[in-house]
Amino acid sequence: MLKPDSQIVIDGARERFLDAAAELFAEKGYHATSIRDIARHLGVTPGAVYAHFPSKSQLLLAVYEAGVARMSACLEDVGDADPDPWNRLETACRRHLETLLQAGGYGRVVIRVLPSDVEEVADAMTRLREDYEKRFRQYVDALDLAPETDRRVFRLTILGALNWSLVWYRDGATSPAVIAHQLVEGLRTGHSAKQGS
Amino acid sequence: MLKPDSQIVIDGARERFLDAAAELFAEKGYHATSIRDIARHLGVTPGAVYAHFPSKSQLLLAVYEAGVARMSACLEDVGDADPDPWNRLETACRRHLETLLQAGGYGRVVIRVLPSDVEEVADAMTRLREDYEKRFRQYVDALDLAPETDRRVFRLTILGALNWSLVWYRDGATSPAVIAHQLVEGLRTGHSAKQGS
Amino acid sequence: MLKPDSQIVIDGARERFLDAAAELFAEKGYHATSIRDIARHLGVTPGAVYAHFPSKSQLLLAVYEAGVARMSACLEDVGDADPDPWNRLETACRRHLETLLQAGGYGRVVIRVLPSDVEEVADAMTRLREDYEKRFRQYVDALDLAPETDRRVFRLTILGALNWSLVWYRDGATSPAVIAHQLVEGLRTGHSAKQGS
Amino acid sequence: MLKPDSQIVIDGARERFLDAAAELFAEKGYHATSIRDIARHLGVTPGAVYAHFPSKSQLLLAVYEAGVARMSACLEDVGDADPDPWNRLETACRRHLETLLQAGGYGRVVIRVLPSDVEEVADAMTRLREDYEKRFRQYVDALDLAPETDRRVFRLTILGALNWSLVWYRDGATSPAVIAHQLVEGLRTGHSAKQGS
DNA sequence: GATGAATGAGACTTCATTCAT
DNA sequence: TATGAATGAAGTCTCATTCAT
Repeated sequence: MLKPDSQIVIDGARERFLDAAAELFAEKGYHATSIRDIARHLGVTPGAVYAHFPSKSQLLLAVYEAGVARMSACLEDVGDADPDPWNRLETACRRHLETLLQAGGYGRVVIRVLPSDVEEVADAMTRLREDYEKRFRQYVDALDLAPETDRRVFRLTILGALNWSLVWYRDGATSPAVIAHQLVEGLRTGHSAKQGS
Repeated sequence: MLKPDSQIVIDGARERFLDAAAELFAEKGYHATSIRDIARHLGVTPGAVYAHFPSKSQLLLAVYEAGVARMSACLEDVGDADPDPWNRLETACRRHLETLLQAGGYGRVVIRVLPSDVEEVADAMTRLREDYEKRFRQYVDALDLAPETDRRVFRLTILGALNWSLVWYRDGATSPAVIAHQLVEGLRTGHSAKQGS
Repeated sequence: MLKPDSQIVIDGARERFLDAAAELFAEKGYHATSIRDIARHLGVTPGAVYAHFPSKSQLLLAVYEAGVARMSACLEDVGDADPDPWNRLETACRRHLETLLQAGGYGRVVIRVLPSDVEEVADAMTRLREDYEKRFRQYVDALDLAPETDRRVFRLTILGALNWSLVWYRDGATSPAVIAHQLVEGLRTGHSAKQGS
Repeated sequence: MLKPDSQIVIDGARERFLDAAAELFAEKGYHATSIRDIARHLGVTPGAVYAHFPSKSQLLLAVYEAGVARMSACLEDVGDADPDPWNRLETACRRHLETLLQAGGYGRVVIRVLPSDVEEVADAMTRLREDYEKRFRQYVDALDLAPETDRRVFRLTILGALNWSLVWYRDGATSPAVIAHQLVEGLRTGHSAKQGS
């Protein structure tokens, strides 16, 4: 009872390292970010990192885990909101985008850093990634799609369309909500100009 | 008649370096690929690279240029084939995918390596990227879209859907033609199961 | 009382690097001295140098600063000793020579390494050099010279005569005191054999 | 009899390499000048140098020899001009300065590059240097100096005063003639303001 | 926890030099 | 004579990591 929320607060210092690493890995990628960069960002010595993480790759993995956790959490109560599966997909897409592009870098790391970038933890990363995709998948599976649609390709193209925003998205222009709406609405009914209009 | 194709082969050595660099940059990314890796791949010394390229970043730029050239070339005669703009877009998407995923890595480098990865040549890379996107854009602009569709977002989500294949595409499963067809056809008429079917 | 001279020793490691660099830069020049040479001299790895200095040129600059400081310090109380300005110049010249040729290399570096040798820190080096020359200059300015004497040329030829000793001076033959005396006495009254002798 | 002046003209190409090397060695020093620099200066390939010189150090030696030859030649007919030995010394000093500072770098190389800079040809360089100093020495030996003057130190301080001009001399300010005159006249009769003036 | 100093490996790059052409 | 391509050694510097303090 003394430290009831120790699992949440845990360790302020560790969090600070995670935050800094998330930001830099997201910004520059794994290989272009050095332990020194991260330490400098916090005004500490590179050695300080090793008081909390045994290696650079494990630090990445920790960031990655936190990132996937946030992505997963953002899909938590999507299902309850609306009975229409297309609407639920749209909400999922919007949340995915919002979390992905959110300040802090946790989301971006999950998309930007590929498992193959870091052999030592590649398997763990792949597993985490798949966990998330499975969660996302249910929103696609719930759709009543035309029978000729390959659901796997459908899902991957949606995720691609969303994730690629990492490359071009800049704050202020088009909001995640608008993007998600146009994407999903388009996929549902098509974009071609309606006849007679 | 002695050297009938000397104009094509020209400078075989430089090409070999480009090919090796393209493959490795595509596979592992810019920062995770060392000059040593590239040299070893060709059975030469790291110094040999510098007989052809003044620096690693310039080598990347050369690969990038060749990559963009290939991507651009693949769109060359798309317009002539079909009067229907949606069909032309589908062809463009298929060609984009095919070239992107083609063996050799030139296409993959263009998508995988971001301008911000390599400050020294970031501007040149961005310009090349934009050149290509401009070329792709005409196929979107030619469409008769519903008025509420944001053409920029529309274009970027398509490119994202295509480019993201880099992450998940594996030979043998679904062909670029199928992917392109499903994507474009879906965007045209929607994926939702037709009423009454 | 525990660490009475901690203010003097401060950072013994840095000093050791400076000493080694001073000796080698003085002996072989800047470009012919490698970081490896310096490290080997101390029995450490080249990388260890970079724990104390951010680059070879900054290491040189630090040595140069220490060298100029020593040269400047050696002129500190020249003025008090003797009211005769020629005598003061002689003392200054002797001290200049002594410090220049002193074991350790700090003085020699200041003369041997030219600002133009190291573009990155050339300006700082030039400024330091001029600081010292200004200090030396007062001993020339105090002289009652024949009006036709160009004081600038006078000063520079003296410094040249002194500095060039770097090239030919070997311990044991002629002492700095003797050299300084002959130089200054000659410049005062001339070397030609006195008539009637 | 076929090539009567082959020893003079010899080989236009060789000369061009010497000229370029002289200029660059004089400007940047031996170690900071690469074979590439020299080749680039002439618009040729590094390999081309090796058609004329077996190594960088031999190229330096050739430049050095040419430099010493010019320095020696400039003293050739000094003795004939004037019966007064102080005047002859002044002429020698002026010629020394003029040749040293002359465009082209041959003179400057002789002073700037030290034998110890290039072990492989250090002995040859030292011998050449001594040859020249011997030649210069006669103008000092011919003087009627005060008996207490150490002639060696006297000579070396003069040479130092002259050679150091390499560091500070800039065209247009004070001419070699003026410098030589002030230096030698000062050494003869002294610089102190004459009594009664 | 964190630092300061160091390591050993490896990064990119340049160098003098060679040699077939 | 000169080139183009390459080598092997060495250059400066950065990296992840360790460890006594």
